[in-house]
Amino acid sequence: MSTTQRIKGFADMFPPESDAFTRMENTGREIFARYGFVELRTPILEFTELFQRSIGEETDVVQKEMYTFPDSRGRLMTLRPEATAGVMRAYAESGLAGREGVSRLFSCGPMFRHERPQKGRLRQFHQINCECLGSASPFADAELISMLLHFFRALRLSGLTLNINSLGCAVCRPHFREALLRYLQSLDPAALCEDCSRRMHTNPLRVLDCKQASCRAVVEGAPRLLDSICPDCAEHFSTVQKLLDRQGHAFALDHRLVRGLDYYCRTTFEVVSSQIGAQTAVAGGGRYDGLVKSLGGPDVPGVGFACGMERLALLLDAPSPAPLDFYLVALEEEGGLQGHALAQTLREAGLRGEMNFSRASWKSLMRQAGKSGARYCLILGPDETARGDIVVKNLESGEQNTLGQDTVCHFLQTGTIHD
RNA sequence: GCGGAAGUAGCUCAGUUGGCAGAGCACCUGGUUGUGGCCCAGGUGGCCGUGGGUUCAAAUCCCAUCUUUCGCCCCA
Repeated sequence: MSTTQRIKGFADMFPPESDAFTRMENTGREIFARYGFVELRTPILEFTELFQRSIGEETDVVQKEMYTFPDSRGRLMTLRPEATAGVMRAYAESGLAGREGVSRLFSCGPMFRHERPQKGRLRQFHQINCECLGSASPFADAELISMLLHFFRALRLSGLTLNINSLGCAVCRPHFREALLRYLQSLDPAALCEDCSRRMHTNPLRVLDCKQASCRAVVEGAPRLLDSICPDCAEHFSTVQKLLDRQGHAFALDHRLVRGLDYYCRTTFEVVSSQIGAQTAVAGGGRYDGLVKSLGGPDVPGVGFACGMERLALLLDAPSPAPLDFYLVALEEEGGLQGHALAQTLREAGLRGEMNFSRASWKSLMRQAGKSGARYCLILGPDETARGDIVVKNLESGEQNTLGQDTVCHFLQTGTIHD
């Protein structure tokens, strides 16, 4: 195996995918700013302990998916598997958490999870994250979800479905968990699939999410979260739904929607697409009221989402790149000298263009010009350089004119010869 | 971590009783002394993923390995 090759699950990104990423980031920045979000950039590397404490020791992410290794002093470091923990850490550490008010934070960048790659899943992948900290109000939940849908609309995406659920809080969830466990244990042990028999003990809520037909049948008869959450949680969830309704957002209640990270409580949601392979979730998030406190910060509530950029990119139509304004064909030494200076002048005037570096034949250079997709070919041969002229050829129509070099810029900008 | 499929030219892929390495597209040159696209003619380009094995002979059969890909688990 060559050492000069990509690491498995780590991708190089060329256009159009790299263009799609730029577009997602720019669109996100613009939309989120309308809601008062500011950009936060946090480090990619954090102490392992941060993720263990925030995501949860028992989760798959922490148990088997993190890139963890010791630094030179033997402290365990981890490449972040998700963004929220780092954002919380920065929030608490900066002192923002101690101040009054609500903080709305947007961030994006690479995350790392050591999993088997497949469609829509890489070991280095990218997320756009938004976190709204400092408010326990259902208005915060609804605003965040509305903003996410706004973002998707701005990217002209369709065919997406919003699912929501409530997981209850620290008070009512344990009761539900026990009720569910009692129900599962009362069943014939063969009723559940192998995974769920195991999950029943590690994280019984995940059984609700199993895709196996047998388990789904079992789940139909199981107690439901929404029937057992406490009045405060029910009120909160009801308000979130009311707010989404008033804005005309369609959503589906999904009582099986259980997120895999321990810190979620109350509202959870995800946006799914059926067009991106087996991994259907494009974005997911929820409320995580105890998280900052569990990291040693003040008791500040929060709600946030993560949006998978690779998965989003699968849904974006490839934007056709803007064509070059000119391709300059320079012949012989003097053509190269004059052309180099002219091309620079044109670019500084805002035009986009390339020129040939090599001294090839006419035919070859004209072919280069044609392939470049430029609107105009500018030709500087011996005849033109001697007179200070330049040939301007419209590559689409084939029409061409000879102009003075000092008028080309105006022509390319306006399409007319006279000023 | 577990399972299926696949690795042959820059790209998409043909290539079985085991017998000289192929096509289309792309690229280069010419047909046209200084004019691209269409057309015509010619040309460059391959350790057939890698390492072993079987054989007179392996792209082809066997083993291992790496990579990609689609799923499972889980997540964005």
